[in-house]
Amino acid sequence: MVATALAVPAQPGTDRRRRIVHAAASLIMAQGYGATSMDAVARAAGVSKATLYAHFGAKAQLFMTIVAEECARHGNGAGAGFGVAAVPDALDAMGHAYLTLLFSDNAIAMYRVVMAEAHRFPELGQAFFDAAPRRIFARFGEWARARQAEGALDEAALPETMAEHFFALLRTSGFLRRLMALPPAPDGPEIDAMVAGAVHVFMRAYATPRTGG
Amino acid sequence: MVATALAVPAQPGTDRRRRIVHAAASLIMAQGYGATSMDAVARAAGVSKATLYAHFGAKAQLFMTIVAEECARHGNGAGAGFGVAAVPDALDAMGHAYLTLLFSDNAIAMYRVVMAEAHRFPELGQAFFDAAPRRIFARFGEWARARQAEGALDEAALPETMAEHFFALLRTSGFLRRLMALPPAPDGPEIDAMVAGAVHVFMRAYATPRTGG
DNA sequence: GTCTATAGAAGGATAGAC
DNA sequence: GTCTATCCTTCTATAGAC
Repeated sequence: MVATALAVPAQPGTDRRRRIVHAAASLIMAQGYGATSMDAVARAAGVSKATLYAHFGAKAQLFMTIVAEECARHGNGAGAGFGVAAVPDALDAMGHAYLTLLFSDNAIAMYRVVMAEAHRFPELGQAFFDAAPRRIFARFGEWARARQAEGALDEAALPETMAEHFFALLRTSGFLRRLMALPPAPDGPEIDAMVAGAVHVFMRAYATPRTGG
Repeated sequence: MVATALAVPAQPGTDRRRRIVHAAASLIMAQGYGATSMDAVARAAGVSKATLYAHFGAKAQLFMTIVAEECARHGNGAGAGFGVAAVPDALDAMGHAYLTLLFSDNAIAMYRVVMAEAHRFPELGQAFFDAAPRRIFARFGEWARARQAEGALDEAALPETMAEHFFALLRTSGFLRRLMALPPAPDGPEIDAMVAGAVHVFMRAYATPRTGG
């Protein structure tokens, strides 16, 4: 997934560090934190255990690093659909972007791991929530506020509430099923239907007669 | 929580078995499956480890027993609000029942544990999903179908879709925050607001002019 | 059925050489 | 910075006495 080759060799340790993080991320997202041994990480990264500890000091610190890096990647993927003009089209684009991200193997694995370890690493849940869902909700809230100013969305509603409801409508039981590892994972047509349903309900609840689309 | 005293003493081993299950459930829901040792379970239950293995054979089997018993308890708490006549009042009652259950410490702990271990115990996720969310959705679907027949809910919509949307609207980010152990846990007034918002959106999407309330 | 004691394996972390 | 080899702890599961 992540490129390990660089034009410039840089510090020899930098490449090793990346290999460690990548290997540890794969293992922890696949097996969970507790089930992943530092032995296994060292083996998968092709380094010795002592090197692991030279870089990260402890298993918990390596774990926190991984979550922080994944959070940064997910937070960046939150910006699709905001340029579309018509309200239903924009909702459709944002819904697809959100569900595609949310149902990805990486995102589901992150949710699972963070939920499982949140109370053993208290700052972890907050960091993940602020980096991923909260950022997406905030951007939607700004978008909704602008549409309210145009008269396209009900001005009596709070943008934050509309954001909550839109994304909640997308997290149907398909999200629960995915978190519980129940097959089948939602495919393209099913995601289309989920998005269409959410947009339909949202429009009925919050669109005005002047709404475009 | 669970009564341990019975009028009839029954077999002496039955009481020990209950003590074991109760102790193991508390520990596993508090710390997770991997972090709970059989030593700790034995200590908390006041029995020896050998007794544990005499009853359950292996840690995994004890775990499956606990999940099955919790599922049964949660499935039974799914029937509130169906007797109320007016549609918005019924939705309000069902919403409160659902969120009160969903935000309880036991339910959150169960979601967390099942999600964390679902891919190591494949039948676990299915059992939990069928016993808890699926049963609740099905009952709501029946209720919605009856209201459609009365002309109180849009007959163009599928009852299953309405169930998905109603409960999804209740699982706002408060549910995510709770799963990630982020304080504060939603209190009474906040739950009232969540339910009111969900009912409002649902009514706008699916109510007909003939809807009572 | 229940206990004490222990086997056997695995994991996190470190010492010391290079 | 990196490796090999190892210590110490903790875990699951069992053997054998009562």
